[in-house]
Amino acid sequence: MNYRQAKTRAEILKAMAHPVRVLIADTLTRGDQCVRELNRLARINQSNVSRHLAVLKKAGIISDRRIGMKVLYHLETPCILRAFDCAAEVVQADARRRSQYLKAV
Amino acid sequence: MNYRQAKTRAEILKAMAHPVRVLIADTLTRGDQCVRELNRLARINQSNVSRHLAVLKKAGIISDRRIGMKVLYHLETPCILRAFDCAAEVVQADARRRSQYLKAV
DNA sequence: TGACCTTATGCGCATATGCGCATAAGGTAG
DNA sequence: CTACCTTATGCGCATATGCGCATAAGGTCA
Repeated sequence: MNYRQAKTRAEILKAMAHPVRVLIADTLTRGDQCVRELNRLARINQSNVSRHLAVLKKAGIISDRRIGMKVLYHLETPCILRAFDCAAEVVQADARRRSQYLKAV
Repeated sequence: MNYRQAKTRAEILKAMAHPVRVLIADTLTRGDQCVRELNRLARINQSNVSRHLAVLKKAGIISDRRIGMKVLYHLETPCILRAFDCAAEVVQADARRRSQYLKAV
């Protein structure tokens, strides 16, 4: 893998590497949502939600469309969930190692 | 998913969200390596490589062991690769959409 | 038209990240 | 011991990120 490819991949990962954006992506797996609803669900400042959505959109992870005065956001690449699962796996594997270490000591 | 979980997952993703760390992880899939070798392969400042390795280690993605005066780094959770594949998928899906859009116009 | 709802963004600020340099720390070999 | 190799880290600096506030921009409805 060359630096160029690594950079591209890192940018996608970076776009997801924020708790609010993880929450948003997870919510969108259960259906499209508008900003207001996401902001209500996550109890996060509206401008903040809007900005995080912009980051995900720029990365090509989500798309948007206008319906009346609302803007609906849609998850384009659910494979994101696999990345989440991997993250969970890392955490678990780490916990397992730690407990083994404790047993050994 | 609650904020706590989202934060944990985001931290793992963040640990991988850097071109140098992507390169390092990719290299480690082909076998353990010491810092010097990684620094040579990627042509990146030694102190910088060392710091990136520390980030990956802290996240539980890699582990290290000392052999003589070298420190060998080992990839603990290859599922990371799936996350990389996902990143590549996002890029491709995005490119596909763009070309469809161009056709439509 | 005006009142109202939803979403995006400019601004300023605080904090986090990434980097190279120099150097400390850990280890080997003669 | 000294000379040397490898790795980690303190420091200072530049840039990036994240946030809330206020407000602009886009749209609905009476």
